[in-house]
Amino acid sequence: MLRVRFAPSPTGFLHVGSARTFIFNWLYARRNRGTLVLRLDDTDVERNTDASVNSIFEGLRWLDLGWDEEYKQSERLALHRQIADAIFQKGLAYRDFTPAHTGDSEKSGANQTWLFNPGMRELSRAESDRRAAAGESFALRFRVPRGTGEPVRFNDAVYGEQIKSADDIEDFALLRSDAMPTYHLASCADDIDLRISHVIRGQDHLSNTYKHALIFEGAGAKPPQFAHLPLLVAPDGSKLSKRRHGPVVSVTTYRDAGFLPEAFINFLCLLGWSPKDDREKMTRQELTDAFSLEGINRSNAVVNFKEPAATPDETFDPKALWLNAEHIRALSVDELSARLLPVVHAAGFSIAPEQMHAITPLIRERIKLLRDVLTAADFFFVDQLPPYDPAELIPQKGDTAMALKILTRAREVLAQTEFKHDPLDQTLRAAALEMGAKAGQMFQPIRVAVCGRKNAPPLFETLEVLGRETTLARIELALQKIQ
RNA sequence: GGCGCUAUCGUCUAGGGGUUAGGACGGAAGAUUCUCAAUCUUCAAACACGGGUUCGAUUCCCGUUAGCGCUACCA
Repeated sequence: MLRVRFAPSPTGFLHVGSARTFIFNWLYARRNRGTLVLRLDDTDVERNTDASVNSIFEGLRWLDLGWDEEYKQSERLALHRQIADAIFQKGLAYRDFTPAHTGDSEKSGANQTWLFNPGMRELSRAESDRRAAAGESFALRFRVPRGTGEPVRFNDAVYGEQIKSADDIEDFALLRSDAMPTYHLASCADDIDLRISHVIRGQDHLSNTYKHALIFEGAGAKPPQFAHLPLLVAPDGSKLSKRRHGPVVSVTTYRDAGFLPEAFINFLCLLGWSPKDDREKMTRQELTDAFSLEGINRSNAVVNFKEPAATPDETFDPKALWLNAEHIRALSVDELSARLLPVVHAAGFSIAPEQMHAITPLIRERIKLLRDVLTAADFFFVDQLPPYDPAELIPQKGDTAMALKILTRAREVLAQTEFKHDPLDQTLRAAALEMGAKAGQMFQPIRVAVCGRKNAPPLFETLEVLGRETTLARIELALQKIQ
């Protein structure tokens, strides 16, 4: 039975790199009818926060992918200690009574690799037991084979066969002096206990995996299949971090900007993985069907946002924006309308579902993010148009007099025309012809009068949705402005 | 410093001993159109560098350089 896990540590919001790891695990589980375990790796009591736990769940819920089982590492400490003890009893670990380092002072100027603590490593078992019994606190360290030139190895589904001399691996800690397990121990102990068959995680753990191989072996367990994912990095190549890059790395930023979860998932999948057949826009189902560990590449992928962003859109990778637009266009009017409505309501406009439904086809091709509805369809939502420059009412190659004439005539004909696309089309074109104006010259003043700007959806559809009353009132106001 | 991983257009990537090195985003130009979008067409844009191996390397090997990761009683 295939079992994978996503194991975030709740020390910050859910960031895009973690989201991608989750998605890949989900895809792999679904593709192979396996089980996805969500495990909160919360053994770092100092740094864990409830806010972070909430943020992670919030992000995962938005992704709308789900999982099958859920655990908290902090509730499984007995298991971790039991496995640590088993390793210790086999003589594969030793007690280190050296007081814990405070801060990272030991790193300053240190160009010598710390590998182990000879005094403690050689301590006799009797002496070690005596000091422990006397209540002296200690960390438990793995006794990595020394001087034997023995290699530690594991196979990675992405990076291939990995081999390292044990002489280059330090005696890492299993238990801290407060008896709390370290990440390495807790993670492996839980992977063993939860019968995880495949560990799919970020490449920052690739070199840690040698330690994990040692723990699995020490615990007498068969190691899972590992698959490390290339890292997601900022345009300058640095690791994505909250401190340096701010909200651009948080999943909720994408949600709040109006990304569709399916588009966001699609985007993340294309970072470090390829279906190898030139497909870009893919549905959740298509991704599931196409996903395989073989398609994962080995080099880091840049999330191409601008830093700093000159426009709000520059916060996002252009490809993410394009994919979102693609997914938006793939939605039916019903679906898109339903997703747009809460965005409009959240902005404080009260608009009926039927109205939204009528507006949706007019903007579907003009928005990249759901929030763009607020700028693309603003004139549908307000009673009073915000102020605009009356000069905008003047058509191409025309003057004020022409604008005046056109709007006056439009007011006349629109008072009688049926407010449907075809009649509006015929009437306004006829009016243009009769005045010796080009169609475009006729339409622009009306468009500006009604929308408050030159760039807007097609005119007849817009008028149809707006209705006669509003249209005439706005033309009236435009006439006042221009005089 | 030590150990490790990586290196194809600006970005995401396909490819692989002989190719006009393909696609996508973004950019530029044009077509279409009532504006803006959308759509369509075209263009510019890459195998990090140096040695091998080979008839032939962007592809295989080694080195250099660069980037990244690990080197915590963080995860």
